[in-house]
Amino acid sequence: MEIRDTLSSSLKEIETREGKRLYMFVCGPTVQDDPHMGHARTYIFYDVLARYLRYRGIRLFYLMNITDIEDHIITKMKETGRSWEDITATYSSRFFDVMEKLKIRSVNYYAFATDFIEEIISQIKRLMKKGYAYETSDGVYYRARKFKEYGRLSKQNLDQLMAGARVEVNEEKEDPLDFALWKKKKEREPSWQSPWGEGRPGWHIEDTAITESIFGPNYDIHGGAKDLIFPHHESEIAQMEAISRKRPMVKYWIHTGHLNVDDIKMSKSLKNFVTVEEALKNYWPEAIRIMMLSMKYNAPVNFEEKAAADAQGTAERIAILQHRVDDSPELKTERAVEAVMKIFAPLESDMNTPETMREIVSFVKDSLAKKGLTIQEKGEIRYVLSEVEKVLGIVHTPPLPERSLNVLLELRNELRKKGDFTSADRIRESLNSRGIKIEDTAEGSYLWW
RNA sequence: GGGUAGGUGGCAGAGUGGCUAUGCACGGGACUGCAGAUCCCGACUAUUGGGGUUCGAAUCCCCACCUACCCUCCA
Repeated sequence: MEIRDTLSSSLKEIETREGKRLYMFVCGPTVQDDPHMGHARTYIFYDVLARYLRYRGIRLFYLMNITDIEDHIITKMKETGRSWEDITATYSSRFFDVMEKLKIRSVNYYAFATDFIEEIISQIKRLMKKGYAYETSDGVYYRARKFKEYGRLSKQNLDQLMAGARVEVNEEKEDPLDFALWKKKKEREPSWQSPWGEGRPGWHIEDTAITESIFGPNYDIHGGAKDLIFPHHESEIAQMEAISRKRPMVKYWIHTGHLNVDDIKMSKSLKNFVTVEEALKNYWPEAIRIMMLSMKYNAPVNFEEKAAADAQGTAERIAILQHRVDDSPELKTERAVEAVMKIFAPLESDMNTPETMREIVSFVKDSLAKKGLTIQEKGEIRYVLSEVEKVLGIVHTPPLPERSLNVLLELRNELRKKGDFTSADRIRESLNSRGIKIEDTAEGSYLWW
């Protein structure tokens, strides 16, 4: 399959290592606030990428870092008076909770930055030895211009870049472009021992220390959202390649587009942050996944009520189809396999999930239109939906209704037969208020949510 | 100022040289006690502007205009 690589800005065929192995690293969150829809957008895409690569038989190791020490966390400490441990424990557990709710379970290992302090220090030492780093009164910095490829990933001309309104307070730095590898401790900040005194790591070095420890100096896919290209990923390349001299650090750089809210960039200053928990109050996880997958991964996604409601409708239609066929065992026939291939084919060209969604919607529509499905047809549809679920995670399966609910449903049907619609409607309303929908069909009624 | 990605019907959004997606919204109908959901039929029928290449362009090339994002912490 082909994927667009940011560094070469061209499509590249994905090649695996020996034994069909592939190493992927994706930049995780800084655990200092509730996960928002931007996180959902990014991590849903990489989840589907990981699922699809594995579906194709690739033995993927998917690694994600968790930034648990960083300026924002310190700001949060000062604002709230809470301890570092308290903040990072709270928000990392919320992050994992949200990932689980969104059916993102493809990550093999979450690496917390502070578990890699030794490796970080080792990398900084090596950079100093090679002349890429220098110490000042407040930290250790990387000599960006010494690495001649700096700017290649983001296609930035370093001198033009300088024209931007770059506010630099630090007079000790040799060049405003230089970035921190180690920050020396200030009053009441969490800190670790190092050859440069107590302090904490810079942001960019966390990731290269983690990936070097787990994957070595070279690996295959590095993902993240677009805003990380500069300076974060640019600096990662500078660090790792300066240390190892083994190029390229990664073979495929993938960057996802942002999430806008009502066409406006989501930002703290505009107070238009939508958390995942808020969105989940109104929409199924499957609907959120569908919404994200309805646009190409590198384009911006707009989160607005209409788009979300559309996605919810699609998710419900898939769920209705699933309900119609779940009394038959899966049946893998040639016809079913062909249908699956048709659905996944667009993923081969740069993960064209919108096209795949279109194929699914059209498959679901055709299947719903068929009256009186045979056992075989049901089994085939079930097989297709199950494959779709494996890769995309968009088939909503309602939990089995409790006995008491079924009793209510039967009672309502009896009331309907008798013509007591007032009481029947009261039951429907009561169930609706609990988020449970009643589906009256020609073959009878059932509950779902 | 530099960079990246784009400009497709009322809206959202695919399609990379010929067969003009799909969804939502809209009109009519079926089913239903009703509502919702589902299904059927229908109408509208687009490719930012201007040049060029071609038998033929939304699709390739050039110019112009416009938009979003990045260059500052950010998924």
